[in-house]
Amino acid sequence: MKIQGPKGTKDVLPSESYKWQYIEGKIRELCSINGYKEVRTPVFEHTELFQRGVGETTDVVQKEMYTFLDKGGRSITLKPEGTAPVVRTYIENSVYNDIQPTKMYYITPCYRYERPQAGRLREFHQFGIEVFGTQDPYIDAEVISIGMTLFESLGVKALELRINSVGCPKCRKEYNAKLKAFLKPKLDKLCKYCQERYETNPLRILDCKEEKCKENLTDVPFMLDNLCDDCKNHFDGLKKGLEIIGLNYIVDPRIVRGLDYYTKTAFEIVSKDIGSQGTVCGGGRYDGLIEQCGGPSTPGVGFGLGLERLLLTMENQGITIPDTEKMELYIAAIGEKANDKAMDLLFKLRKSGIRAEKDYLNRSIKAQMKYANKINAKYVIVIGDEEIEKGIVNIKDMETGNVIDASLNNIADIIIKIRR
RNA sequence: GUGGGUAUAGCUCAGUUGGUUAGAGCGCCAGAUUGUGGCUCUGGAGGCCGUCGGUUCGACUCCGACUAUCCACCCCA
Repeated sequence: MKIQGPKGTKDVLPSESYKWQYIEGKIRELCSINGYKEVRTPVFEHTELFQRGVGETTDVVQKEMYTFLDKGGRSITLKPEGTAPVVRTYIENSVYNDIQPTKMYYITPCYRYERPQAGRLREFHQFGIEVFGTQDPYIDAEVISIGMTLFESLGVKALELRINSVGCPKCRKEYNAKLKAFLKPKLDKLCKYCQERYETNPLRILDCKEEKCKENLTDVPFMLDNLCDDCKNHFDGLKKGLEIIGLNYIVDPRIVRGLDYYTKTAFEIVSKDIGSQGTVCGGGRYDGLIEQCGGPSTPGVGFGLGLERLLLTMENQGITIPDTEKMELYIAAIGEKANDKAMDLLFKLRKSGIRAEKDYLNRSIKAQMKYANKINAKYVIVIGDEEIEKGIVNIKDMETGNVIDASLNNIADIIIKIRR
């Protein structure tokens, strides 16, 4: 019987891991420039953290968590998102006593028990950033810019930045009442899901894709038009911040985030190139979350960005990722004596920092050349009795076919020199 | 959790109204005057036709169940 990987998981094979490394490198570089430091938290947490942090009413907590009892009888959950664990570590380690704001990022696997589809896996990887300790709307703009800049630096095009404000507990309560009053007489004309949403989360009715729902919502009141002064000023500040740094945005009053903790800013970066799960990056502000998790009242803002979705978008846009691990030198050997010499040379060259490879399958010279070509080796040297005797080899440039002479004990210097 | 599609070689897929030796392209391996790659040509390896059961003289082909996978919904990265 053949053992397969669990449903909704995906292997990253050696032939494509360079893509991940490339993207992760870009992320680390970008975060460094912007003053964000990496935080690493466990893959699993006490279930209670997500129940409190993400929200008991959310789908993520109600039906999508990988939860189990460990051998000590504790309820453990594989992290379904990145924010709550970072909040936990911020509180647990009293990071709020350090100089503020705290700017952090993470690259982590996340787990959600769902039916897989295009751009959705049970184990997926998220790049996220969080800023704790400031309410300044300009930091919201900075957070958003990091997502946008990452896409830009990877050559991803045709993304839309959509922003909204979901208000604060104060104005949202009033708005919810207003919304429900508006919807009540139309309730039987809405789709069955929206009729459920009316009770569970009326905000979500706003972004339903059903035509009959859209028709009935033409003059629906939006949260955005019912913000309190504080929230309204904050949203204006965000827009101004985005304009100063030159980021185009679309105000989309229908954006609603599915996690309970969001306040004020909510945004999505959406791709049209990956099927129906178009949100590549989503996030916003969560000013009540840290306090709710047992910390001091501290504002926060951040986003999560799906690396599989990012990769999907790049693939569908035909973006090629450079492979920086190409072999520099292949040493072909003819005969047993030459094979020993090649082994000796190989390890000396590697010590000099040259990416080098030799044959380990006792193949013919022709097969060795083919192999060198296949692995994209930049240079090849062939060692046989003659070369050992004279102490001279040809360094062949596999792209041009040109050869240059080199003394056997001089190869490293020459490669380093022509490497440029 | 709900709905639909698909399951044949490592990969992408053909396979005639059910008929006996299951094919192609790519990839892999080897060779084309024995020490030099890419292009071309030749040959080779590699399939319990997803699993189990049913119909039939006979099933890769028809039917059923199961499993896996893909897409969509709910929701989200």
